[in-house]
Amino acid sequence: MPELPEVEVVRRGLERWVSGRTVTDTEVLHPRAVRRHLAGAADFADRLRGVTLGPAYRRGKYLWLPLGNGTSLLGHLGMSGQLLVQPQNVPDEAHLRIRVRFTDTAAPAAGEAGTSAAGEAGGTELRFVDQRTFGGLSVHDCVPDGPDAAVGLPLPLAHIAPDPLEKAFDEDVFHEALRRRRTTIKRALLDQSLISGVGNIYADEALWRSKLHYDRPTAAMTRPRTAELIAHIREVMGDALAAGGTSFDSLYVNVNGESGYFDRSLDVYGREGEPCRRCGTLIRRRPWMNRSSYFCPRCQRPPRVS
DNA sequence: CCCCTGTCCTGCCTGC
DNA sequence: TGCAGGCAGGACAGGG
Repeated sequence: MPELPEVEVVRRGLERWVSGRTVTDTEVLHPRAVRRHLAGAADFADRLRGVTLGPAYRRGKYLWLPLGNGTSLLGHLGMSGQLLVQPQNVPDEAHLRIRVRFTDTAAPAAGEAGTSAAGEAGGTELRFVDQRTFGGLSVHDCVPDGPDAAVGLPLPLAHIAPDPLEKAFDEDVFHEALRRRRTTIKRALLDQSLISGVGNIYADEALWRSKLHYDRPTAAMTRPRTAELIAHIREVMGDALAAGGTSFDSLYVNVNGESGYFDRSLDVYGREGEPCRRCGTLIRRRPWMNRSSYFCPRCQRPPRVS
């Protein structure tokens, strides 16, 4: 599943291969992939026809491209989504859900399939592929004013907090919001209105690095503890980005950033029964919110009242 | 208003 | 061999 660093790789790929191109037509092959576009698949295609896509932006795991008319194209990869830039003659993927064609995507001359592309990205189309259809694309009005308006932030993202890699992320604001909540630290890390872009895996990784148990009450967080936790989240994300951030570089590669490297750099997630890399104690797994939490029982002491 | 649970979806893996 | 069931996960609707 794409974590924030992989989504950032996708953003870079979109910016390089898709931004600046003008849409001719859009094909929705599975209605669920546009379910967040409430007006339906036909309207979705109508709103994209003829527009030129702006720069690619990201907040947390959301991606968007302004359309220059007060609306933006919004995307989320969900659990299994990919955005691919493919030559037209490549056969459809098994789980192709949406296809976007561009004005520079020349149809191959009859009987002459596979001719060379006119421009660098010419001859390619954008494909949204998603096995489990948790992700999707949609078009929305942008927020009307403020700094978010300048980047065409889609209205549905107005309540999403900045992610820790953004300049706009304010550690003091986050800490105060954390202290106001009556909940536990891992729940808070997964709450998109407090901090975005942290999924189950990176939450466990950052908590392990910070020696914090997932069930610690947020009310017990001190300013230095919060600072340390944020620093560790940035580290985990930064390491992954450094490792996988170059895989978008070649054309025709999927911009999804799947590199396989990401999994290997994990310290606790998925390591039940294996020794903690700090103290050697065996890592444990606990069922948690219909998911799992991995932790070191020695480095990450549970709170007194759980 | 705040917090928490259930739900969406499909392929892979395990165990009977 | 085949099938049932568990698991994975982000985001959000709706319940308490």
